Amino acid sequence: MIKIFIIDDHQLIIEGIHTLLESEKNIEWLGSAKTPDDLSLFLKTKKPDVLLMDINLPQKSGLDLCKEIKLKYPAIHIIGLSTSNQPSIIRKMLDNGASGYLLKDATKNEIVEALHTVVTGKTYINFSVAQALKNNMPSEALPMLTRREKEVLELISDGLTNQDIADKLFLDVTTINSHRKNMLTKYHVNNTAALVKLAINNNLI
Amino acid sequence: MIKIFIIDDHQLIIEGIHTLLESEKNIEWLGSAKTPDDLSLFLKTKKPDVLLMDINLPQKSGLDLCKEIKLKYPAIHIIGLSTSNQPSIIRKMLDNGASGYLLKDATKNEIVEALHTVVTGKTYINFSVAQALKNNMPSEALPMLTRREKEVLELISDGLTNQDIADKLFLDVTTINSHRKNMLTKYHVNNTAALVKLAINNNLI
DNA sequence: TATTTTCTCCCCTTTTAGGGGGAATTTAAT
DNA sequence: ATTAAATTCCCCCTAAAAGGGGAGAAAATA
Repeated sequence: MIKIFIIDDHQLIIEGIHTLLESEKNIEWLGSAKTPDDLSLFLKTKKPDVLLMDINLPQKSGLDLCKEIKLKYPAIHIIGLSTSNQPSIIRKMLDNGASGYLLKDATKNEIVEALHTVVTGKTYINFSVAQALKNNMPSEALPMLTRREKEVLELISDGLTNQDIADKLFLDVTTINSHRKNMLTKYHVNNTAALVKLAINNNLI
Repeated sequence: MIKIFIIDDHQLIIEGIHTLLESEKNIEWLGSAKTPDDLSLFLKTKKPDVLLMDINLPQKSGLDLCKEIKLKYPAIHIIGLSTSNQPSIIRKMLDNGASGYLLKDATKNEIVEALHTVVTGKTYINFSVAQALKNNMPSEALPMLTRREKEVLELISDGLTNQDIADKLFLDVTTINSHRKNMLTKYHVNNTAALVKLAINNNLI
């Protein structure tokens, strides 16, 4: 009996997967959570074998959450769920301890297969994810924003100047300018307008 | 018996909703499509009462698809499905003939209720969608970009400077600057970063 | 522990954008 | 035909960003 739990902010996905797996033998539905807090609360009392985790949670990055959970409960196998197949994120997710990755275009059979695979300690990624990873080994992968860079970029995209941001974060204006310049360099764009567009279109902010 | 059909590129959503509604009386599952072409093919032979439509299809905008379907088959009631509640898109969807709108955080009960509502000719939007629409009435009053402004703004968001754009469009650099400043004024933002963000988030470019 | 990344702050100069006006000509709409 | 809107170009000036460096401290990672 594989005990599974799911965290996803979309009720429809939760109920969908629930009913989808209801008919499956050897799979026990422990429940679901819509927020990281609900998940933490649940894990205090019960431990699933597999945790299905949407990585696009509004409250917290799935990457961070995955790392946290694996740190506290290494025995839990985590499978990432996502609509978009961004190779850089998938890689980070696996680096952070995830045992598998499923796109939401996965079929019921793929999910069941994934569940059975990861409980044996193996890693499962479905075909389209594997494709995405192959087609994107080193090159096209966008670098990640650091925590501070993301914070700064969000304020930039809100229209704040370097000085405004410096005041807000209690930092020197030269520091903000450094972050801005670093971001321009690492994404190979030559001004903030292009940076904001790139960041939004790639869900970096 | 309400005959329903669904178009969504995510297999998981399709199967989820399918199993979710399987137990429901008075609802007949006609099938599903993952592309607009598949949908068109299906509609040649059978007509559902309600069409659940993911508006974030990779091949075609849900907005356009909705308009097309309603033009060809006015009797079909369309319910938009989406993860994000962007008021501007929801409004356009309803303008294009959709009878309802559901976020993917909807519960099973909300879906069933929506189905029963739209077949009577009424419009159904769930609570969180309604909230989003309410909190965003003034945003509908967002001024439109003129043809030239849109052209300029797209080049701005690609990282071009005023001079670059002037060269590209065979205009004086002061002209580009005028357009830029006009846009900043009409959208009440104080720099291009904020302008680009606003434009992308409201599908102006 | 050792090493790398991130974060912080500093110098400098040039380029670009932003803020304040104004005004003529084309294009669309009433 | 008369508005109204859009497009084009011009002046002034200041503030801000971009581009080129460098460097020490803190934090994360191996």
